[in-house]
Amino acid sequence: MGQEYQELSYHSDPLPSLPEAVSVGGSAGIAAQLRRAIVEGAYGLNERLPAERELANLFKTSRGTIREALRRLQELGMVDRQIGSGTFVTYRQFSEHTEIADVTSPLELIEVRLGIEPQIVRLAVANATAMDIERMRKALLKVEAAAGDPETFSKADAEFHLAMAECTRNRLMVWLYQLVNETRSHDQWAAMKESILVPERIAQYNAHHRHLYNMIAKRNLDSALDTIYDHLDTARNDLVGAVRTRPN
Amino acid sequence: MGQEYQELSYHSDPLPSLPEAVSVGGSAGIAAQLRRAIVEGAYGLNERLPAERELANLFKTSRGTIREALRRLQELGMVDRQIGSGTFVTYRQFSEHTEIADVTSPLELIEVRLGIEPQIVRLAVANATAMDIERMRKALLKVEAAAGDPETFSKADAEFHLAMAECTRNRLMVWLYQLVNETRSHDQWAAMKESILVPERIAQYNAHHRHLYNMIAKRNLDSALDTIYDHLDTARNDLVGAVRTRPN
DNA sequence: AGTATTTGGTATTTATTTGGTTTAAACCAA
DNA sequence: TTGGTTTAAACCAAATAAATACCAAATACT
Repeated sequence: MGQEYQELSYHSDPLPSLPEAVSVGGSAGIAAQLRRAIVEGAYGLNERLPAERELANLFKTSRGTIREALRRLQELGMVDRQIGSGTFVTYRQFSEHTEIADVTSPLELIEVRLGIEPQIVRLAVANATAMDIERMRKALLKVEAAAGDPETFSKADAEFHLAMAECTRNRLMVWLYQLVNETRSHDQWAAMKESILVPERIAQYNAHHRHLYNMIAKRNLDSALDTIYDHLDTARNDLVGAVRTRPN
Repeated sequence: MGQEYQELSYHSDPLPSLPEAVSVGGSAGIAAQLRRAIVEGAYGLNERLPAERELANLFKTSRGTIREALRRLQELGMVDRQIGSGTFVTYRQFSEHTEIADVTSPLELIEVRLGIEPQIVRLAVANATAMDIERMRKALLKVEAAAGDPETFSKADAEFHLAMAECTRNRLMVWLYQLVNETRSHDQWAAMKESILVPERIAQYNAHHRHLYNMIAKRNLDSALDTIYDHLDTARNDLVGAVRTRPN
């Protein structure tokens, strides 16, 4: 039972090797073809493969053989299967590994935000129009309404900060902050969200948000700056706490 | 439907597999189509999508399926929905940095640098390694050697500031600063260089550079911060002077 | 100001799709 | 024989899709 896996996993990485040498019949051959189709990008990440019965027709074989082939792909960690839904690709192309978000640590992100966001506050206080303030208010209501769920709160929080960035009326600043936000929303942080975003912490963040909105609307630069520094310091301390293995 | 693939069965040696074209189907496929339409600009920011019942007719499917597809788009943060009003696009299209450079004014650029570079100085003082300092020293010598020609000085100046960014040991910061630098080197500023970068101004900038290098090497944060603010203030004032139509 | 329409939100029921499992029969190579 | 593989058929459980009705918020119209 183990022999066929060696054949698959050994020459696995980039090249299709030569499957014909092994008399490409049966489930092993079908598994090899499907694997090759996936690594070559015929089926992208999270895309659905044809249903088992469909594949059986396509390959002119029985469903049992298809199932055996898919079982091997599943053991290789290339696909995930869900009853009633289908078989989905979990294999990541190598090119998708090189994103900045993947090599950015939470502390690095906070360091960058500590540079950009206070400046955003300064420019927002100086340049925000009534329309900008109104957009910010809507974003504030949205993030406050999302206080119950860490996931939606996280998205709404990003939108609020982006609305604040738009108050600067500086397109380069908005563009840069969008890039920061993209890094921020990368799924690398998913696990951390759960442990950090407890209700009381969300409440504290939202108090910061509301005060930021009020101070920008009132053009109170000093108080707004105090708040954004407080906000980011809190976030930084939370991150350090979240990665700490032992309490102090 | 499977008939066409008969001769492509798995016996054939040369890449027989053509099981493609299943990605579309059900709510997942509809979500993918709508997502593509949005990112390709068919529906712009804040624009309204057709109503659910309309989409159900268009896609020849049930409203429930449409809702499921829209729910996925909402989870991706691409769309926002309001009762009685409709579904609206919240996805912001990224323009390439070449385009961003075209719509960025010199003052906007300085405003962004005023946020980022002081933070770079703080992190550089804290994190720079001996190797980083050495790279910075070489960049300093290069920019000082280029004092004679505004064009080469401008390039060497950008390299010096990038070397400083690399002292932060923060990859996200370096990446962002590279993007800022690209905006900076856009030929939009070519005309301005000639009028601003007179020899005495270059000398002043280089004095800033040398002092920045020394203070970072000596880990003197306060003096380094004073210098970078001085540096950027000088640049801002030069820009305002350059775009001023009448002398004061 | 009040009414009617449109729109997204919710719920329910039924049908279809899809992977998971079992059983039985046939075939092949060691 | 023995063990392994393939084919075939039937059924199960979970997820999705479809059809329908009704609600609530926002908007348009009178």
